[in-house]
Amino acid sequence: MEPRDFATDNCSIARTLGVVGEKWTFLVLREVFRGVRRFDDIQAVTGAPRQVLTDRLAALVDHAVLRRQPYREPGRRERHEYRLTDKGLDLYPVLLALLAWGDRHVPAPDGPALRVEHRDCGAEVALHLRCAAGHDVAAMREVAPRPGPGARPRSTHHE
Amino acid sequence: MEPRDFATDNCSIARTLGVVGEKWTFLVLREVFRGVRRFDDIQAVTGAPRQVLTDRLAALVDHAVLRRQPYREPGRRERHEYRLTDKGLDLYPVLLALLAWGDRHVPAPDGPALRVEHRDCGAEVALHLRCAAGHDVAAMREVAPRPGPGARPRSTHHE
DNA sequence: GGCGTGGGTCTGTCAAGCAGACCTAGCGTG
DNA sequence: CACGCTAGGTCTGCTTGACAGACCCACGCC
Repeated sequence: MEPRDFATDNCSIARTLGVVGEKWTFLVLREVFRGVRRFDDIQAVTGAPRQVLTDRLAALVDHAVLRRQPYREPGRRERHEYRLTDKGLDLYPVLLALLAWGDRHVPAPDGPALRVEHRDCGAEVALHLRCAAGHDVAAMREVAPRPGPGARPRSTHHE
Repeated sequence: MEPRDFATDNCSIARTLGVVGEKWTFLVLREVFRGVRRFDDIQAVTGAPRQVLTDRLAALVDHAVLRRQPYREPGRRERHEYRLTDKGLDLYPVLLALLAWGDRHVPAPDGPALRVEHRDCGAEVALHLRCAAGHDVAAMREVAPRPGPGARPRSTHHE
């Protein structure tokens, strides 16, 4: 079996995990989405070891999920902060999905620490499945996985 | 700062990652969702080291995401396979979110390997944001995070 | 010139990942 | 009965990564 660079195997999930699959990455992203953008703040709030944080941030910048944005507060030296790119912003559904699952299946004793609201009406926002024809998809039963154009056969099967 | 067991901190995302945040976990789940349920098959198809797979499966069973189901094919010894519990099935949106992001932002050269279709109409299924009042939420701009009942103050802020 | 600050790097330890060999219960075969 | 095959693991030893804690250093301020 070839080296199987788990990040580039023929599967979008695996490739995604190659970008955001490391242990602290999601926690870092969670903070950046919250507006925490500076190294020391992220470090303090996630508790990630500095070295690891350095690595993760560098990797995320490398993958264009974050970009380093120089800024300077008046009377201060130039600094930089980490901001989401469009590619990074598109990870929001992943975070929301993780959040929703956690709220539901590993709830905190005193209730969720975070509500995600619709800005206009204040109602809670959640993820839903819908097909391109506009039908709501209520249960997993209603969806079917099909091989796409890039599908390659896989040897192991049992059915 | 206390030990900060990253899995139990006051954040549903962190707690979720405590369950499914390990490197191979999502790949294992991907296979189980595809219907690959037996140790050796999962091992062959993900390429995960056996030891790691043993650990991950045990952890997932421990967290009630999977359950070990005994079965026996006629003339064969009793075996068991790994099946999703309801808790595990609820992870589907997470997988879909990862898949969608990968398809979009780290595409395979020859197109996605997997299409997820609505069983009835064949149209592609995707995740959408919607608020409890029924409004579609098109952009992240339209959502606002608010502290929930379990929110605890955090020291670090910059705004 | 000394100090505080942000954003790191260096070092040593210890846990985890990994490949590859080995093990074992039970069944069908001869 | 002895034999070998198979699923689902264990065991071993090496390499990699996580981690804590100390150190660093450029800059702007006083």
